[in-house]
Amino acid sequence: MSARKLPVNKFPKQGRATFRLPFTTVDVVIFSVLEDALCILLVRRPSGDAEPYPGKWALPGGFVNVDVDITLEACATRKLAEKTGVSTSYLEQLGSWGGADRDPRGWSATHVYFALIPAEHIQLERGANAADVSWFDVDKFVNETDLAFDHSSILATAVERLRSKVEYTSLPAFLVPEPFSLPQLQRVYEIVLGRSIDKSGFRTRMLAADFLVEDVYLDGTSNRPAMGYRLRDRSMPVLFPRNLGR
Amino acid sequence: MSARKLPVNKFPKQGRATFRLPFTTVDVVIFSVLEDALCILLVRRPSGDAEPYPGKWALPGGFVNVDVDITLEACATRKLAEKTGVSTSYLEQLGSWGGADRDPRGWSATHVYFALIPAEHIQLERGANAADVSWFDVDKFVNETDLAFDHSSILATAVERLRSKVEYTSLPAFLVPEPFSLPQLQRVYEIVLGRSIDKSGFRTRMLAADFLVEDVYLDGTSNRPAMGYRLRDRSMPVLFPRNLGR
DNA sequence: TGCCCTAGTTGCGCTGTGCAACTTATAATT
DNA sequence: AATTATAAGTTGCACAGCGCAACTAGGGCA
Repeated sequence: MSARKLPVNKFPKQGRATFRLPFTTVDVVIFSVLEDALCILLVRRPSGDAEPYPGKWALPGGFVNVDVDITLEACATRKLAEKTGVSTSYLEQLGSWGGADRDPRGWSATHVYFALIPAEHIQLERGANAADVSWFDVDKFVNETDLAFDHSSILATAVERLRSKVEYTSLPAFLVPEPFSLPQLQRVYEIVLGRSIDKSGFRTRMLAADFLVEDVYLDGTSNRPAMGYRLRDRSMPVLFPRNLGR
Repeated sequence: MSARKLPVNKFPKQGRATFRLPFTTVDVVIFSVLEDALCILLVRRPSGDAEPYPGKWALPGGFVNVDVDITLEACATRKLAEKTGVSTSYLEQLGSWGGADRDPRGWSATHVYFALIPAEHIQLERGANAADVSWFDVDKFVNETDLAFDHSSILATAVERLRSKVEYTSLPAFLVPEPFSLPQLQRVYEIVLGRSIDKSGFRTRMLAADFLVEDVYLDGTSNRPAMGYRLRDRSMPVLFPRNLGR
């Protein structure tokens, strides 16, 4: 949202029938796995006197456009596509943050979604200011980067939620391009969780959950060819009856 | 929110620096267990020509008041207290619903929380129109009652979320007044889930999770006195490593 | 005192997991 | 062509938690 189009939350007095409205925004926490690391996409805030947090890194997002966005989720999908070119991905609502102080321009509430996309599908925004969109390693760079608004806190919540759900869901399957082998999937689990997992237990667990369908053998990626799998249903993750152990 | 104070989402044209803002509301799904049934609190929409869904039952909630509410959660707490007199309870964000069509007055987004309160703490709103606030048995009446706005859908999501989390958390402990016995707690689990649970497994599970502290023996509630427990930490539920079994 | 009811315990089999050793299939090397 | 290295995938075993069912413990009530 550039400086040319600043919203105003003051109303004309109109009888006794008016009051001020908060700003409504949508932000997206976009996760992917790049080079064996869990990463998120950040964008740089525009510079300018009227801009809040100019030059700071922030979650991609912005004001809901009531003339374009039919729903909040459609708005999130639009913002995801604008930054990554990815149109289909796993998208889940993370929650909402709202209050008087989180945006210097006034009372605002943001609806936050988080997306999981396979690295291979990404076509980062090109052109004018491509340098202002970048991937950040969650473990290496995120803690030492303070983001605009309350986005540091939102991001922390998102990472916490992702890690917690990975313990008992098939979510990491949305981070790896199909078809994938079980060892590849296991590696993603390990990267997200930051710890190693037992191989045989992992295999039985995944196959018992019955959310994978066999595809083609994957040659050339390692020594012995591995069975390639696809998701039976890309619209929803599977819930396991137990957490991962150890 | 009565008809005397209707918000307007039209802005004065002011250079090229304005656009319309969505309405921002907060709704609360208030759960309790009354007479061995999982219930939620609903309020009746006011009647009047300018009112949407006049006379229909709806979730308690309304517009965020930027002059009063510091945060969304504070707003939810306020609305909970206004309807029930309960000031402390378990309160969790459920999610947000927003779009062009969910409110006939215009583009709106609601931030929904859900609260768990013990029946004994409740002092329903008295006075003027107490008949317009009422408890509904989730299983008996809710499916056949169609609520205002998209509240039926929101409520369904809330029930689903509660039931799903009860499988692996100590959430039902927030629905029963302290001190409580393990059989009492188990009964609440069974009421929420709608199925019976094995006694011995339940006990080991609860005690192993180490979130209960022994209080006083509860005499007179049944034949044999039962150990009474309190929560070690009322601020957070405990997560179990496994779901409840069949 | 004897019966009933509810609280709480005990024993046993099953299942899924952690751990570690093993087999199988290919690529790279000699 | 045989050998070695490496990753995929399997097997066996001990252990922990749960479902199931029978049991003991403690108090009310006739």
